[in-house]
This record gives sequence, C-alpha cells and structure tokens, in this order.
Amino acid sequence: MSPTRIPEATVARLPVYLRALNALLEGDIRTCSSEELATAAGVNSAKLRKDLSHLGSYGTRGVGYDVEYLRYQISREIGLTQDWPVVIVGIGNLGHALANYSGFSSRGFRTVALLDADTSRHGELVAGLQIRPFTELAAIVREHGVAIGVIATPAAAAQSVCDSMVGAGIRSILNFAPSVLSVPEEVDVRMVDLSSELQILAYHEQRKSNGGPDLEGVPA
Amino acid sequence: MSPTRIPEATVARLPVYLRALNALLEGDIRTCSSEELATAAGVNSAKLRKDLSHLGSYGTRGVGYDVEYLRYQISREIGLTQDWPVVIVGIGNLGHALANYSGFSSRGFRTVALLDADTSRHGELVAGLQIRPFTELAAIVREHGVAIGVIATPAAAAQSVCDSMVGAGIRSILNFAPSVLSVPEEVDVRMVDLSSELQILAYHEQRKSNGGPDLEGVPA
DNA sequence: AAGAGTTTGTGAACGCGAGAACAAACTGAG
DNA sequence: CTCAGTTTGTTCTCGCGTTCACAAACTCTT
Ligand SMILES: NC(=O)c1ccc[n+]([C@@H]2O[C@H](COP(=O)([O-])OP(=O)(O)OC[C@H]3O[C@@H](n4cnc5c(N)ncnc54)[C@H](O)[C@@H]3O)[C@@H](O)[C@H]2O)c1
Ligand SMILES: NC(=O)c1ccc[n+]([C@@H]2O[C@H](COP(=O)([O-])OP(=O)(O)OC[C@H]3O[C@@H](n4cnc5c(N)ncnc54)[C@H](O)[C@@H]3O)[C@@H](O)[C@H]2O)c1
Repeated sequence: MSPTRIPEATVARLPVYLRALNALLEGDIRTCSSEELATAAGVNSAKLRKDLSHLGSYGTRGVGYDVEYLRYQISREIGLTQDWPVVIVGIGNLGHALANYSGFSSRGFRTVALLDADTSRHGELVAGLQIRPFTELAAIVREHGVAIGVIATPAAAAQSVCDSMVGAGIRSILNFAPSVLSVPEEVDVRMVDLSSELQILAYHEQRKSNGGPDLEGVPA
Repeated sequence: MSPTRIPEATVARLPVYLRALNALLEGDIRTCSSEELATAAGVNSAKLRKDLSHLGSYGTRGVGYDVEYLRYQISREIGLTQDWPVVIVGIGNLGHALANYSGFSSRGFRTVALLDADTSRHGELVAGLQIRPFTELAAIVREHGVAIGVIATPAAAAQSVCDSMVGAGIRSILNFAPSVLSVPEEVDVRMVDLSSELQILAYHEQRKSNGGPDLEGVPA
C-alpha cells in the first residue's frame, strides 16, 4: 500500500494534520480543500498536498478531501489504528503530569505502567495506576508487549534507565531528561528539551531588542 | 560582534552544546577538542565546528576550545547572560510541573507569575508563588518587563490566552496546548507537542515491525 | 455535451543544511 | 629555527525539503 518511504519532515507533520482533521470533524465539516486544511494546520497548502501525496491519492480534484476518510488514512499510516502500550519511568513532577494527560490515551497510547526507583512512592496511585518498582520493567515489557518507553527521571539516571529499557526490548524512547542518550542503531530516541525551547526563544527575543531600533547599542 | 545571522538549525543546537560544556566543567575539564564536545553533544564534529564558526573564532588550532570561555560566548550569544522573566498561564497538571522545574531558573529564566482563570485556585502556592488571576497578565507583564510567556491551558483556551499575551506585549510564546496559534509577524511561537512526538515514534515502530523480517507481509 | 471554474497531484527550480576534505594556524620537540 | 603533529575554520559537494507553477481531473451550469 505504501511502497515508498515517507520523508521524515512529512512524518513529523502528519500528527498536526490529524489534529486539524479532528477539529474539522467536531465542527461537522465533512469535506475540505487543501487550502482550508493547510490553514487549520498552520502550513503552506503546497506542502500539505505534497505531504499527502506521499501516502497516496486520497483527494478528489475539483472537490478536495473527505475529512473522515483522510483522517483514517493518516491514522493508519502512522499506526494509530492499533493500540500502543507505553511505560513511563520517573514519576516526579513531570511524570505525574504525563500520567494524567488524557491526550495520550485518546490517540491509542495506553499507559500500562508507572515505574520509579524511589521505594517510598511504590503503591501510590496516579491516574488510576499504582507506581511500581523500576525492577519490574522487563516483566512488564514482556507481559504487555511494550514498544514505547518514556523517560522522566533526572538526567543523571537517564542513560541507565535507557539501557534497561533497551535491554528489556523497548525500541522507541521519548526522553524528557536533558541528557544525550546513546542507543543501538535500531532504537529510536526522540528528545523533548523544554529548556532548549526557552533558550531558542530567548535568542530571537534578544535579536528583536538589539537589532530593532538601533544597530549598535552605543550612541555617538 | 555578531554581524551575520546564525542559521536556525545552529541556534537550535547551541543549548545542547551549552549543556555539554556544563557537564565537562562539572568534571573539571578546562579544555576540549571539537571531537570531544561533539561526542558529548551527540553530533558530528564537523557540524559542531561549523556551528561554532558562526559565532566567531573562539577556538585555538592545534589545541581546542577553552570550556569556560566557549560556554560564556554561547551564553552571551543566546542571551542567557541576562535574566528573562517568564509567566506561565494554566496551572494544571503540566503547569505545576513547569513551575516546579528547576532547569528553567538555573538558566536565567525566572518565573515571575503563575496565572489561571479558575478562581478556586487563586492564592494556592506552587513552587513558592501564588496562583494569580489571569486578568492580571497585562499588569504583570508591564511591571516585570516579561517578554516570554508559556501556555499550558487546554487547547480550547490557547488562542484566546495567546491573544491576551500578545496584547500585553509578550513577543515570545512557548505553547504546550495542541493548537495552532495565529500571531502577528513579530511574535515567535514554539510549539511543544508531546502527543505528536509519540505518534512519530509509533510510525517508525510500525515500520520496524512490518518492514523488518520480510518485505511483503504475505509469503509465497 | 461542452466549456468554465476548481482543486489535486507533481515536475522543476531553489535554498539550506550536512558532511567530507583540506588549508591555515598553533604546539612542542630537536 | 625547523619540522612533525594536532586541531580549527572553511570550502565544496551533495541531498533533502520547500515552494512555485501547471497539467490532469473533477463538478456544475448552460
Ligand atoms: N518538571 C518539568 O516541568 C520538567 C521540564 C523539563 C524537563 N524536565 C526533566 O524531566 C525530568 C524529570 O523532571 P521532574 O521535575 O519530574 O523531576 P523529579 O525529581 O520530580 O522526578 C524524578 C523522578 O524520577 C525518579 N527516579 C530517579 N532515578 C530513577 C531511576 N534510576 N529509575 C527510576 N526512577 C528514578 C525519582 O524517584 C523521581 O520520582 C528531569 O530530567 C527534568 O530535567 C522536567
Ligand atoms: N499534562 C500533560 O502531561 C500534557 C502533555 C502534553 C500536552 N499537554 C497540554 O497542556 C495543556 C495543559 O494540560 P494539563 O494536563 O495541565 O491540563 P489541566 O486541565 O490540568 O490544566 C489546565 C489549566 O488551565 C486553566 N485554564 C483553562 N482555561 C484558561 C484560560 N482561559 N486562562 C487561563 N487559564 C485557563 C485551568 O483552570 C487549568 O488549571 C493542555 O492543552 C494539554 O493538551 C499536557
């Protein structure tokens, strides 16, 4: 069905399109043009069309796209038609927020376990799940067929947790700890670095202030 | 001092280099080669050198980089030598975690206010700050000279919160709500979409399972 | 049925970023 | 001082992603 590999940049935008399509459906809009969908997703319409063309020809010329049909096709392409068990390791401030986040489960991601090394937290109920010892990782992965792991521990523990995850058979990791993880070739790591995001904003903000009114900060 | 514009891809990596340099300094390493720093940052050494060359010539051929000096130069370039007041709007699960996160304040980002529309939360103490009414936004921005705002409200409220921020004079926004924000030209928005990250992992995971052993799912 | 009006899918041009490869510049030994 | 060794800064090439522009394909009116 999808013989060609989809460009990475396109893959990263598919979830955005999916969100836009869901929003349209909630407004009872059954059909949309690439222009409308692109606006809703915040991208160029040409880019959107090219992205979608990588999945196949799901639109109709002169008409547009059937919202529900396109949503299904994108979901299938990403793999959201199946259910993905997820484990979260490190149930501190961030881990709590993630465990309570409904946006994950609503998209086919099912948190099957919350793990923490701190014994004093074991048994504590978070979002309907008990916090369990980190040592149970391998058993849980095996039992539920977990493929995706989330790391929300301090940076110092991240690599070690990562190694255990890989050892247990997890092949996709979402890392919130500000730490570069080294993993085997076949394992995917995506890093979410909130501090970096703020720093990038700060860089541009500084540029706006300095480069704006006067070029040099020192007057004659 | 920095006449040429720095490529966006480079800007996005500077915070990573900064982290790596901090880690080296903690290990009392005063000097490093591009190779060492690149390994610590998880990038190619040629890329690192090219990135740094955009800031200036801060290394010494045959020797390498002075860790502390380079760290200062990158900090200055990003704008971390000054202090950035930040407001967080929407103190729910995620807002709490962000407010409690020490990684922000340690890098020159100072949370000056936590705002929420829910009156029943006002006055509640989070990370040493009282939750205040959202209506005080403009006054707080004016008083503290806030340039950076963080949105951690539900998606339905995000655009409205964003508009208020822009109206109050905020020009850089970090958005955690899964919602495309429309802003004037001069305002920067960075989106952190955790759900998208998981979906991207799922896509690759699906590929690994299907495309791995056999090319077609159906044997002869 | 034909033609005007729409909208998709794609070919082609362009620009940016990644990586290899090398010259310039520094250190240190003899 | 000279020369070998090291490491940076930069040039060059290549590939990817973005955008424009247009032909192909569809609808609807007359
Ligand atoms: N809180 C935020 O908003 C925020 C924002 C950006 C990044 N982060 C990063 O996310 C990570 C977690 O942040 P946090 O604020 O939740 O920290 P936290 O200290 O509140 O929670 C960390 C949790 O990890 C557990 N832990 C420690 N070592 C472990 C190990 N080896 N195995 C399993 N569990 C272990 C601890 O017991 C604790 O419960 C940190 O790396 C932080 O830098 C957090
Ligand atoms: N919790 C997570 O881990 C997580 C992960 C990814 C994304 N998100 C996104 O982050 C946002 C917040 O998530 P959450 O789990 O903290 O939700 P939450 O419901 O716990 O918190 C939202 C807060 O925003 C406040 N609020 C609502 N409307 C407001 C308005 N107009 N002005 C000011 N404040 C307002 C609410 O009173 C509430 O306190 C959501 O958009 C969610 O999709 C959360």
